[in-house]
Amino acid sequence: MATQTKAKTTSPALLRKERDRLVRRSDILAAAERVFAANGFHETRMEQIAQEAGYAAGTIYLYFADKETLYVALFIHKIEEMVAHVESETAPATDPLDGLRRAVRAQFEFHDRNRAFFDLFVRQRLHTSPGKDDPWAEVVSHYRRHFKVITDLVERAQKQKLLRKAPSHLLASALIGFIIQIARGAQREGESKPLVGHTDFVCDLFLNGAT
Amino acid sequence: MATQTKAKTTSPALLRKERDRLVRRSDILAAAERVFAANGFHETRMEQIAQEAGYAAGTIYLYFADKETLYVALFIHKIEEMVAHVESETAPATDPLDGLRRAVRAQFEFHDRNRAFFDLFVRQRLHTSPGKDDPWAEVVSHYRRHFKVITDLVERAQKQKLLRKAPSHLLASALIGFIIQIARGAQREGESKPLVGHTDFVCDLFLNGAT
DNA sequence: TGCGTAAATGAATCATAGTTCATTAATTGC
DNA sequence: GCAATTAATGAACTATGATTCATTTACGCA
Repeated sequence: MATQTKAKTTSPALLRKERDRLVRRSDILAAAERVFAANGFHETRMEQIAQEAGYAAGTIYLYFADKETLYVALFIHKIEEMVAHVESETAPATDPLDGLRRAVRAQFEFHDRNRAFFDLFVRQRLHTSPGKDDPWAEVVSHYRRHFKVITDLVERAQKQKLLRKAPSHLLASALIGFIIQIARGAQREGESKPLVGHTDFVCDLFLNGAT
Repeated sequence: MATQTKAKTTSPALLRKERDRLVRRSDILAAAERVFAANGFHETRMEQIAQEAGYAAGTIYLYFADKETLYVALFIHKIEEMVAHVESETAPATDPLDGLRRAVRAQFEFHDRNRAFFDLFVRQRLHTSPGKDDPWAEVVSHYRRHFKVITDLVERAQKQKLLRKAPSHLLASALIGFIIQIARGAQREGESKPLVGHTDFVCDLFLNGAT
C-alpha cells in the first residue's frame, strides 16, 4: 500500500483503526443523545447509554473519561450542528431582514428535528461560576456563537435602518425568547405539529408588534 | 382548661403548637429555597438545607416526607407568591394594555427579588409525562395559572381591538418569552442591574415591533 | 494456522447521599 | 418540681449508580 509515502505519520491500515474508533465514538454519542434527551442528565444511567449503543457499560469509558465529559461532548456537538444549520440557512439571504426570517425558520427546523435535545438545551444552566475551569465554560462560549449569529443580523438590519435603534442583544433576545417560549409551550401541551409553521407569524410579530 | 369550650377543635395552647410547627416548616422551606436556588435540585444535599435552617439532617423529615416533596412544596409556594404578586399588581389597571404593562413590571420585580429561584423555575421541565400521578402535575397546573393571567389580559385587549387578532397564547408567549430571555441573558452575563428598568422597552417592543 | 495486540466485557468496587430510628433533649401539664 | 409527651439529633443503614480492572474475545498480520 502507498502508505508511508512521505513522513512518519499516515500509517497503513492504522488509519482505518483511527477512523473506526471515531465511528464508534459517534455511535456512543448518538446513543447518549437519545437517552439524555429523553431523561436528562441525572436521570440517565450510563448502563442505559451503553445498552442503547450496543455495548457493555465499561466500554463507554474507553471513549469518554466520564459521564459529564460525555454530556459536555454531546452538547458541544449538538450546538455546533445547530449553529452550522442556522448559519448555512442564513447565508443566502438577500438582506438582513430576510436573514432574520431564515434564521427563525432554521431555528424552528432544528427544533422540529431535535425536540427532546432542544428541551435539554434550553433548560441547561448557562451561567458558569467564574473561578473554576468548569467544562461548561466551553459550552457557554459555543452558545454565545449561536446568539451572535442573530445579534449580527440585527445589527446589520439596524445599520440599514430596517430595525429601530436599540441594544442589539435585547432585540435578539426578544426574537430568541419568543421562539423558545413557543417551543416549550408546544412541548408542555404535548403538541406535535411542526413549529416551522410559526415562522411567518413570529417574524411579523417581531417586526410589527402586537398592535 | 377552657379547651372544649364549644365543639371538638380549637384546643388551648395546642393552637400555639400548631402554629409553631408551621413556622418551623416555613423556616425549612426558606432554607431550602436558598440552597436549591443556588445549586439546583440534584446538587443540593439535604444536609446543606438542614444546616442552613439550623437543624440536624433528620429533622427535615419530620416536616417533609422526602427531598422531592420538599422541592415541590417550595415550587408551589413560590409560584403562588409570583402569581399573587402579578395579580395584585395587575388588578388596579385602567385598561388591558395598562394591565399588560403592570404584569411585565411585576414579573421583572419578582425576578429582581428572586433571581436564583427564578432561574430554577424557568429551567424546570414543565411537561409531565401523562400516565403517572407525578407530583409535578400540580406544579404544571400552577404554572398554567400564571400563564393564564397574561393570556386573559391579552384576550381582553383583543376584544377592545387594542391588540391584533391572533391566538392569545402565542401573543402571551411572545411577551413571556422575551421577559425570560432578558432575565437569563442578564444572569448569564452576570449583570446585576435590576430588570424592572426594561419594562417600558419590553412593552414598546411588544406592542410596536422592532421596525 | 497461530501469536500478539487491541477492544470489549461485566462483575466487583467505591463513593455518595437519602432516609431511618434508637437515643437524647426539651416542653407541657399537674 | 416531676412524669409524660413531643421534638430534635445524628450515627448507622441502604440503595443506587458511576467507575475500574482482571479476564475474555476479536482481530491483524506473517
